[in-house]
Amino acid sequence: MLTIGRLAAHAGVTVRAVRHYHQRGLLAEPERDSSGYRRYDAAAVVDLIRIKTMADAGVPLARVDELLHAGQEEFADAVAAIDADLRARIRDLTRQRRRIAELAGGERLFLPADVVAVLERLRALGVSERTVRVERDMWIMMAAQSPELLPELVAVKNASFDDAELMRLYLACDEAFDWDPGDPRLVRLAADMKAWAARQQEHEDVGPDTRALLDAHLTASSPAWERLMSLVAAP
Amino acid sequence: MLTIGRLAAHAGVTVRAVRHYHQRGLLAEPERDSSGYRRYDAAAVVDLIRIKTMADAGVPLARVDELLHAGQEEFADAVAAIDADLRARIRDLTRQRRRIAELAGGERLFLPADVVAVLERLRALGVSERTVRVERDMWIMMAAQSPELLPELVAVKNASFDDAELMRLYLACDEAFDWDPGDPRLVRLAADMKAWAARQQEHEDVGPDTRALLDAHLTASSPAWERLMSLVAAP
DNA sequence: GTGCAACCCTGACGCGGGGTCAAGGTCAAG
DNA sequence: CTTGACCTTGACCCCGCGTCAGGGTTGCAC
Repeated sequence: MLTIGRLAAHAGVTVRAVRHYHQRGLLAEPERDSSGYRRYDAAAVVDLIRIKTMADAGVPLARVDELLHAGQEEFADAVAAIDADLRARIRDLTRQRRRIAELAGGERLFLPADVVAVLERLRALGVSERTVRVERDMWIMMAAQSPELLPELVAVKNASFDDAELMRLYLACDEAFDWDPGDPRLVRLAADMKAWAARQQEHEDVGPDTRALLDAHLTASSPAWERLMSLVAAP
Repeated sequence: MLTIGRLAAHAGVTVRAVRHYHQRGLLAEPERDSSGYRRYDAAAVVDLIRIKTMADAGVPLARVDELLHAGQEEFADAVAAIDADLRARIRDLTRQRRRIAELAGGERLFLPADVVAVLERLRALGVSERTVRVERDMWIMMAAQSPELLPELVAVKNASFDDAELMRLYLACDEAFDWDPGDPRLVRLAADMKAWAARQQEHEDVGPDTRALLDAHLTASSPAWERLMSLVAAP
């Protein structure tokens, strides 16, 4: 007769696991001796080994019992299902590995390389780090909301670097970041921006939802910018 | 200003997840409006997307915060550690897939093919299914306790099929299974077994622990066998 | 006899990443 | 005024055990 510890040792599992299997109904509760200890016979070792073998093979405990008493065909079906599940989990983990590799390569910016390049061009232009961060945040939002549009947006942005007037406006906005919202220079800047916008043909890339989000972010970044946005939006 | 639902939608996560991130301290709790609703700004969207990106890449939530504020080097180290963990988990799952494939191939016997073949030989010899099952259980125990000895044990067993006297004894034991323990034929059988054993050289293959377990199993299978064992063990 | 280590018992919490009620308060539209 | 879609907190659930906590038992040495 075996105690639970010796049973567990024979099967290569922990005592806690044996009790867990009892609780799940996988392994029958044996007789108790006078002091309440469980007493096992050799057949229990075999039962336990079979359970352990299943568990080690990735069979969910909930299905172990069913499988132990299944016929050939059900058994094969169940095994196929479990294997499919294991494959799916491996696939998920593999995807995660790809993602984390991208993260590591993305220089902690959580952005694809071409967007990082855009931000570099802005820095090279003389834009302040503060504004670059706001721009980065907007790219993060755009990437999350319309990843399929991202390449196009990057292309448009890169093309915009050749628009000297736009670049002048961009740098002016950068400087305007911490002006007083009542500063009269904002009115002129807004007028210049409206004039520039009037010469552009419309290309509504991101959805209105995303647009609102981006605007909200700009607005919240600086009181001067908030004023600027309202001036530009006014008729 | 965004409600929690709209924030979650913008980042592509569930409302429950956002609240969970608050609870874990990953995402700062925002202001509440007059009725207690959380009110988010666009910056929260960026924060949330960064968290989600990490989580999707398999970063444990407990390390997300640390990583968001880590420097280049720590970041790289942490990413390497996480990737190693992902690889380990993939390896474990792959091992499970191999194991379950073996299970499926093993005809639900949880035993390697050569042992299955031994059992087949016994059946062919005319041994009852009942006894084959006892034998199978003993192989399961031996396989679990000393897997490294298994090939040798199988070889010895296969060789034993050529020992005509042993086979006669084996079949006699099979028949004796449900004799009355007081049956006088058991005494003769035990004597024959002792005589056979005396002619054999010792080869103590499995450990004494396993030996005791196997004996216990035989003893528990049939009262007649229990008697037989005690007769053989007696001086 | 007594001390001590090594067992055994039940019960309960913890992990990770949230899902899923429950029981109510709030808001916008018709 | 109602309806349905939101929001709030709180609590339990999943899986496969690990790990206490707070006891009782056994066996061996002194």
